[in-house]
Order: sequence, then C-alpha cells, then structure tokens
Amino acid sequence: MPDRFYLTTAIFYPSPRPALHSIFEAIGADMIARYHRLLGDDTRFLTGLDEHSANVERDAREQGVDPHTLIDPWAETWERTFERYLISADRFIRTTDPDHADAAAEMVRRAQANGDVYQGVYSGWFCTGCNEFKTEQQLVDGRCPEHPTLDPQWLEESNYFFRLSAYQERLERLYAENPAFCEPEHFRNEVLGWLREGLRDFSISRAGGTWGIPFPGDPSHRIYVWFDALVNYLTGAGFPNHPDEVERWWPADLHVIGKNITRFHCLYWPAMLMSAGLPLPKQVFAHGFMLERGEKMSKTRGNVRDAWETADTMGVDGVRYAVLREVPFDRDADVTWDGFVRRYNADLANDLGNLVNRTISMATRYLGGELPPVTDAGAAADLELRAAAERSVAAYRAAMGRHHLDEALAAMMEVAGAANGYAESQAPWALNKAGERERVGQVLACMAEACRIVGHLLAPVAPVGARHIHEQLGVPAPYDERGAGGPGLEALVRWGAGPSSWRTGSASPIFPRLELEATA
RNA sequence: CGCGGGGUGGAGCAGUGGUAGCUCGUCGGGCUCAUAACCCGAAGGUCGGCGGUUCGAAUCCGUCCCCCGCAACCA
Repeated sequence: MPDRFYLTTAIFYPSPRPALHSIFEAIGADMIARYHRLLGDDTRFLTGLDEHSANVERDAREQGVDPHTLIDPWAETWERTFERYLISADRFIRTTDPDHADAAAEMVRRAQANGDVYQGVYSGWFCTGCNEFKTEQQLVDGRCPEHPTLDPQWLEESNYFFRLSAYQERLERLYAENPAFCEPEHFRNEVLGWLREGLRDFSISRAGGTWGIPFPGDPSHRIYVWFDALVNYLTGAGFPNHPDEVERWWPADLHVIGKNITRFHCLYWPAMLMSAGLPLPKQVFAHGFMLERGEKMSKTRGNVRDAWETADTMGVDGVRYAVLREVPFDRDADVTWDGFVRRYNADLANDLGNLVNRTISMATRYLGGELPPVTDAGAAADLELRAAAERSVAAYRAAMGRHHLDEALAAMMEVAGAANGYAESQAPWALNKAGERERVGQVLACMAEACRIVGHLLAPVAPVGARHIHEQLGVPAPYDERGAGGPGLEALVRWGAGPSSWRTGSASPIFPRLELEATA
C-alpha cells in the first residue's frame, strides 16, 4: 500500500502573463510532487488561480467588461505556461470553478453552525478612485498613491467576522505539540510572535459587489477573498460533494506557500478547519523569494523576467534547475541572469551532461555500446564510486524530506563529481589503448551506472533531460512523464539495479552549453 | 516603537567555543574519452563596529550601525 501524498501550491493572483518569480513556487512544488511519485507515493498535486480579487472586479468595470471576459484569457495563459513548465498538477483550480463555490459556502455554513461567525463593523480608509479599502501602509501622506487628488473616505461597513480569537489557545496548543506544522523555523518564529501578540477576529465578507461567492444567509454580501482562497485546498480534495475523495485526500500533507502569506496559512486556515471540524494539513512550508539586487521582484519595479522568454533561452529543464539550485528554498536569495547561466553551464552542461556524453562516447567507441553488468567484484575505486553514490542518494533524500530542494540538487551533483573524478583516476581511454578490454568494460559500466542513478535524481527537477539520459544509456526509466508508476526510489537508485547487460544509444549533448551575452 | 530574518575572501553560502570551509569566478598545471569539457593545485577573508566573558570566540554576553520583511492586490 503506497503512501498517499497530497500537496498544493498557494493559488496565484492572475495577471495577463506570468513572470518567472510568480511560477517559482509552482516549479518547487512540482519537484516535490515528482519526487513523491518517484518514491512510489500515490500523489495528488493541486495548483491554480485566485480570481475573486477586488482588483479583478475593478479592472473589469474600468474596461467595461465582465470579469470573466477579462480573466479567462489570463487563466488560459497561466495554464499553458504551467504546461510548458511541466508543472504536473492533477488539477488546475480556479476559484471561479462551480464546485469551489460549494466548498467555500459550506465552510462558511460550518463556521456559522459552530457559532464562529458574527456581524460586526469593518472600518477603514476607502479610496473612491480604486473603490476599495486601503491599509494605513498603502496610503502615502494619507492619500492613495494612484489617486493622489482624491481624499480617502473613512468608511464603516457592516460585515461578517470570523471569531479567530476563540482559537487562540487551540492554535497555541497546535504549535506546542506540533511545531513542524509550519516550516521552516524562522518563519514559524514569526507566526509564534503574532500568536503572542494575540489574535484578532477577521472579516470574512464584503458588502455589495457581484464578484465573488455569495455569502450564505446574506446575499448582499460576498465571501471575502482570503476565506474563499484558502478553501481551494479542500475543493481540490473533493470537498464537500465527494466524501469518498475527501476521505482519500484530506488532510493535505503539504501546503507550499510564499513567506508573505504565513499568517493566513498558519493561523487563519487551521482555525477555519477546526471550526469546520476538519483535520488539519500536516505541514505548511513557506519558501523564500527570488530577489534582484536585494529587491523584491515586482512589475512596478520593472525587474521581472518573463517566464516564456526565459524558457526560450535556457530550456524548461534548465530554468527549473537553475532557479531551484540558485535559491535556497527556505529563504530569500539574490538571483541574476548571469548566475542562472553560470549555474546551468557549470552543473548541467559541464559536470553532468558532459559526464553522460563522455561515458556513452567511450562505450560506443571502445565497446560498440555493449556494457557488461556492474559487478561488486570490481576494484577499490569502483566500490568508492558506489559508496559516493549511496552517500549522495541518502543526502538527497534527507534534503528532500525537509524540502531543501537546493541541497538535494547539490547532493545529486556530488554523484556526477565523483564519477568525473573516477573517470580521471581510471582513465578508460588509457586502458583501452593498453588493450585491457575487460577493465574498460567494468569502468564504463560503473560510470554508466552512476549516470543512470543521477538520471533518477534529476527526474523531479529536469524530467526531459532525465529521460534523455536514460534513453541514451539504453535504460528507459520505468515511470511515466509525470514520474508516476515506477517501483519506488529505493529500487531505482540501488547500485546495480540496472539491466544485467545494456546497450547504449548514441551520444548527443543533453544540456547544450549556453554561449550567451549577459542579457541583463 | 515592536516582532522576525540577515550582515563571513570578487559573487553566493556553510560553519553556535579550539588552527575559517564550500560552490561559482580568477590564476597555474595535468589529461585528451567528452559539450573549449573533465581532473589537480594556488591566490584571495583582521568572519558589520565597539566592549566584555574565556586559556581560547565567526561561534557566548552587552551595545551600536546597516539591509530585508511584517494582516485585507502582489510568488
């Protein structure tokens, strides 16, 4: 009975065209999803869009169109972008999907039934230009930055609140008993700080408007977008209309989110679930952001990188690898295009790609592509290579267990490094010249075996390149394009788990070296 | 104000008491199977400032400076 693993990304705020930093989270989550399929877990992966933002309603009104006319093409572009980036989601959810309205409404009803919803007054500065409330922080000199000629109005609006304060003790207990609910620790500390400051009830409805899910029991209100958005994780598990699916998939094993929304996922969300009488997800993992020269990437700063153009130059595998290797998944990192190119060339083209290429070239040239089985009776160097591979696999698995994707990839590259060193010390080209055919076979078999193992470790991050490695080695991987259906990682990466004899294909560069000018 | 994170060779990071390490980049050498790649070696840091504890501190304590983030658009 395989383990079940349900993971999600946060849902993304739609825009006409996704930037690279916007899909970073989806790439990371996809590596985790593919890793779990590789482990043999019965895996479900959910991602999608958060569409009920007030901005969507406002922009649509300004353009004189229906909100759907505005965002449907955006959603289409996002979904196609995710496909191009090989995001292997089982469902691309949109909060405008009909079944999601059922789920969100049901969650409100459950909170109401539990006595956690009351009518209160929400007050704040309201910009009549934007037609929305602004926080103190958003205002510049007390005025809306986008409408500096208008005086914001102090408005009070009656709406419904969720009694978050009632969950203070239960949330404290949650973190006392299960600190790993929110990882990594430095973001958990922030959450614990908010908890110490005391929880305030939060508004879960908005009056007026037609965009959003109708509030149960009061059709003049819509469910507030955050309450709506969080529920998508349940919708994706079949809640509330498919109890059998909920039984199978809920609670989620992992929510991958950005560090900016820990408050909602680590405090509001568990309280909402407690109120509804539903089990809590196993873990929320907050990742850091890609920074450009220490600054957040954003459209207003103009330092964003288009996801499609980036893939055009580096290839999808290359981009996926570069961002996940360059950014420690648990914290922020400065990234540059130069850094991505350097990383791609150094790791994928030079160390790993070239290793595969030289291995197969020699196998073809010296042995006609016929490799003998990997034996345990080899030289000490063979055993050392094997031990190095086993150490790396263990380090890779440990890092993946903590979602430290960058460390896992570093561990993977250790295998390639060890194999390159092995090639140097064993010098099969010299052995060949000396006519030691049998030893040439052993050495190349060991190198090919290292490549085969690296291919599996590479598969979650660079699935296409990994498949090419196995194809060229002549050992097609026993799982599908999404990484599912294999016998489990244990069996895949065991030294000597390859075929008893194999015939390599023809060598051609898998990750061609990039010869690029620094394009900013 | 407060809370959280961070300041280590050119760049990015590891390192929570005992001669400061890694990756990339740079320089020199080797090899020639390979995608001008791979392997080996070298240079390069008074670990943000100051004060303290200690036989000994990047690592503990105090203080100061700087950077980033922090609830109703924004990974």
